Amino acid sequence: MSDNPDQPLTRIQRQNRQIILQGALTAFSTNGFRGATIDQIAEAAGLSKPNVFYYFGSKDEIHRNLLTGLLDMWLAPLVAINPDGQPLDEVLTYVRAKLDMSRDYPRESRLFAYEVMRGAPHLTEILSGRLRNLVEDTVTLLRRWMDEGRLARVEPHHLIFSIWSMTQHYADFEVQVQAVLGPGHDPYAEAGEFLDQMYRRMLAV
Amino acid sequence: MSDNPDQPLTRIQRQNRQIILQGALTAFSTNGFRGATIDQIAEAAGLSKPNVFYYFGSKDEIHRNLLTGLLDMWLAPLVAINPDGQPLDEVLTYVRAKLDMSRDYPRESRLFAYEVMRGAPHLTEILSGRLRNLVEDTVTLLRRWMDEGRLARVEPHHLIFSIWSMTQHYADFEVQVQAVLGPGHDPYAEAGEFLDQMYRRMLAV
DNA sequence: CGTGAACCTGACTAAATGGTCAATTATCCG
DNA sequence: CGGATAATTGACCATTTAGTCAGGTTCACG
Repeated sequence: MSDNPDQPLTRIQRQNRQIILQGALTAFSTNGFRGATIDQIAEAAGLSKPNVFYYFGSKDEIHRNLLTGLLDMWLAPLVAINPDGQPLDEVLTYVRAKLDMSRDYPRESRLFAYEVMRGAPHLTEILSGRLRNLVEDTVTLLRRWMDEGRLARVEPHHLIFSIWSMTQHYADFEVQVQAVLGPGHDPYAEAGEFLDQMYRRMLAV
Repeated sequence: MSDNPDQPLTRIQRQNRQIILQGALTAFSTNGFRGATIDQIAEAAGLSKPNVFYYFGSKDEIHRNLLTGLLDMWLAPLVAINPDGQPLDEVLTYVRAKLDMSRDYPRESRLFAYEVMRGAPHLTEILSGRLRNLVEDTVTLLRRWMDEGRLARVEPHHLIFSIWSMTQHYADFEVQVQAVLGPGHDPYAEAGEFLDQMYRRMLAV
């Protein structure tokens, strides 16, 4: 079945593939690729193990499917930066959107984190292809804004890295954040305020 | 041997334990705890597998040993903040030191990252104990400096998180940084400049 | 309703992996 | 030197785990 070229999927196929991917997302994002087992995935999906293999040919295929399938969603906020908007607003909106994604989709954040940390074997072409181009476009835009004096000057690549690292930190290192903050804190609310303040000071002209 | 109470270690014991821990650091930091195998560790250490077990009772024990053994080194820069120094200088020095650690000890950075991401089963007590206290002390100091008007006001916990996330990003997500920057960049040199600029603007009074 | 395709599963395999142990070799020290 | 202790290892075990397969069940649709 999984070696079907591109016949349209049946209702059950669409359904079960989705269910499996959801279970796999939970498993992979909790334990990493090697740490997650097909049994876990099957369990989380409520299907038998052979049935999982009926829909996906291998553990690897599930993983690749997840990564590429979620990439668009993950990069959407970057694409959404409006070249005709107010520079500072656009950056702050991007930061906000990225932080919201960490809050609302921590599993996805961790999935990507695990993959990049282990050397991104399933993402290398994308990292140095599509992602790199996307970043390059944004860098060009940011540099233009800086040239026009509408944004304080910093190295744009590293500005982007800073946004990625700080927002995803709250999802990927949640345990640490919780442990250090202790109870009675709303990490994402506080982080939102902090990041807003921080990027305003850094980028205001 | 590994169940010896606290007899002094022989020369060979000291040596081989060290060699094993180095091999394990490489293995764990590359593939995570579940992804690393004893065979890999033995191979990297140049010892036979049973011999590895002669020095450490289990894979878990090696891992725990590594984590706790490296913790002091990892937290040293935070401890080194001088309450009597110039506030901004102290923070910038801390940032610099943390960035240098990511550059010089990327394996250690990844080891901790993997551990925290999988829920820190071997670090929970430390995270909410010693680490938390250390952070709390630093937070108090930072707040005092802010009260005295010697540092711009931001939420100190999140200031610390920002330093952790941004510096460790360059070690943990090295593949992504390299892929996005492309050749002809010195990530750590650029990051040093960027972070200096960033924290100056954020914290200058 | 009937039939062929789609869907599902119990029982299995092969390989990987954490860990053990009896037996051998190296080292230390009186 | 010689015996005791430390260090080492080949061969092994039990479990886990990715993946298979023959055969059974359910579904879509004419």
